Amino acid sequence: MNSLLPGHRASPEVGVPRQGIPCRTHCSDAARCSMDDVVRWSGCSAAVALAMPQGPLAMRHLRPTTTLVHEHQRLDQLYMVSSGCLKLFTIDSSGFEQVTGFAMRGSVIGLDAIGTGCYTTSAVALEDASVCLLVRWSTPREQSMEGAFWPLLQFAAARELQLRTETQCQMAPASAEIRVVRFLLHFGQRQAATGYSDRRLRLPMNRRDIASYLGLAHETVSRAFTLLSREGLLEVGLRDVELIDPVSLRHLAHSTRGVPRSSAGLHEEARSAAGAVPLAA
Amino acid sequence: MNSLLPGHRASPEVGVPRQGIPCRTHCSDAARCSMDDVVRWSGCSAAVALAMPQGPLAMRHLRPTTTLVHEHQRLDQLYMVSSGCLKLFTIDSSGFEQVTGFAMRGSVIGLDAIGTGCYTTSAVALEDASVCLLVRWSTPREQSMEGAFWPLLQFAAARELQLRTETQCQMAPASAEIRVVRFLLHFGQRQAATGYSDRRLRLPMNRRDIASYLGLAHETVSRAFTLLSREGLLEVGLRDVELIDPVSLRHLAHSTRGVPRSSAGLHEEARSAAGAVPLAA
DNA sequence: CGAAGCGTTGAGTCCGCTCAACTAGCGTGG
DNA sequence: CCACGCTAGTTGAGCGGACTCAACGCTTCG
Repeated sequence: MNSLLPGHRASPEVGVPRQGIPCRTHCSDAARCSMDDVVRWSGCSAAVALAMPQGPLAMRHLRPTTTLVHEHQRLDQLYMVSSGCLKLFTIDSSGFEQVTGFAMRGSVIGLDAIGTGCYTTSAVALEDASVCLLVRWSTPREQSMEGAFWPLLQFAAARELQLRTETQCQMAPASAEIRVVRFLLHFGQRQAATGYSDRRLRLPMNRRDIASYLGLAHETVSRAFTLLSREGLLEVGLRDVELIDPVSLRHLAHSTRGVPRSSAGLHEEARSAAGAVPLAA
Repeated sequence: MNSLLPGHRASPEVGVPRQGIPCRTHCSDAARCSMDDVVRWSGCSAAVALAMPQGPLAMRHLRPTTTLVHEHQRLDQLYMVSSGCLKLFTIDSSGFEQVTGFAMRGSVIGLDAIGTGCYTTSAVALEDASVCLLVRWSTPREQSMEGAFWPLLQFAAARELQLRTETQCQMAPASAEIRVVRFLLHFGQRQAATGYSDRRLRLPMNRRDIASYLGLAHETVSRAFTLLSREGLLEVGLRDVELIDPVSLRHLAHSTRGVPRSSAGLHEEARSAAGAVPLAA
């Protein structure tokens, strides 16, 4: 049951990575990255790349469990993830960790710190990862130089805000299985955006991280996995998940809260708008 | 029990506002706003105001239930709220409304649309409100003119991201009463930032909106209100809440999930950091 | 080998949702 | 004028799902 899925692209790397192994196969294509890469990964229009300073960016490679930035630390750099996956989290006043997201290729780390000047979330690598140094923020005199970065940063911030809204919408009112399904589908989309399969997922985080992110107990996440596996919708390994029946999964992810019995709680205008405009999957 | 709190600043306006009444007392100080106001409300440093175009900004007044922007609508304007409160929400695929936030003075509406070019949340006024038109986004040729706005927008986006992180942290793993308490404290802070009392809150949204925002049933929110009222921590009116015992409330908001029994789930480094740096209340 | 962490599974409890009924305020229209 | 409908808010009864606690297998690491 827990056997690794054969043919998975990342299968030779499955399992807890060792600190000693230098780099992983899928890191090789991100050993260096240019400004064009950054703009492309961000999803921004290529036009903004023209105004940006060219040349390769400084890179930083991260071993698993390496902390890139600390919560409450002074903002000095903005990073963009070029490979691997990082866990974003905060420590609440009672000492517990709350996972707030997972950063993958194209995610900018440090955007939330622009306001206060301090990072508000810690970022730690879940696997071998590499980030490129987008902007050095320490010296105010360079702020003029950064002018070309504004569109890119603003775009990244907008995308991040959109992601948060989506997260907020999908997590608040759903059962545990549905949250897990949505998480998997969404994570598959993001993984697909970096060139991997969107059906054979490699989960670099453990169950506890998923549970914290979804606001569930880790036992509940585990139970949801086995339940969905028994239903024939998933095939679950320790660090791999294959989406056996994506159609049913998507249907499950959309059908929540039972059926809307009446129009209570619906805005007529909003409802008509929702009916007219096809929702992005 | 449901009597209005005497002496509340907004008490003469309590109840469902009528469409016919022209403007409310607390709107008068925001009939017009300058770029200095905008920069100040945003919390940005005053230095950026110097580079901005001066002169009064175009304003738009909103009656209750007026929709400022529609989800999926083409981005054409960025607004900043100058008075009143707007509800931000999306309609999910099953037609239900999910409240994603409440915009008050200083909130920029439309930031999340910069990426895709379409608003991702609808914004509707919960009371008489006024917004100023920050940037017209429709014509790309003006993008150069908007250069001075970048720092302001980036700052606002960062603050919004921070707010979302906070929301995400505080909502995921807590009981209903604690969520309500946190919501009230946070809302009081934001209300205090606009010049009102942080102990006598006026809630422009109804219970259902709060419930949707917190991911609860509206009956549960109602029960939490009465419970906290019976405990002597709150005094609850229909649209008013007075925080009788802020100290206990804050204590309640912080003490969640019981006590951390062991160091399970704790990062030592992060824990020490959390211990060293005083958390923002 | 023992210790520690991850993942899974089971048993029991409790919190929050669902459904329902009731009150109060407001607007409409006979 | 009052009846009526609608919405918001509150309260109760019952149930189900998720958490808590516990135990166990497995792997990794010192």
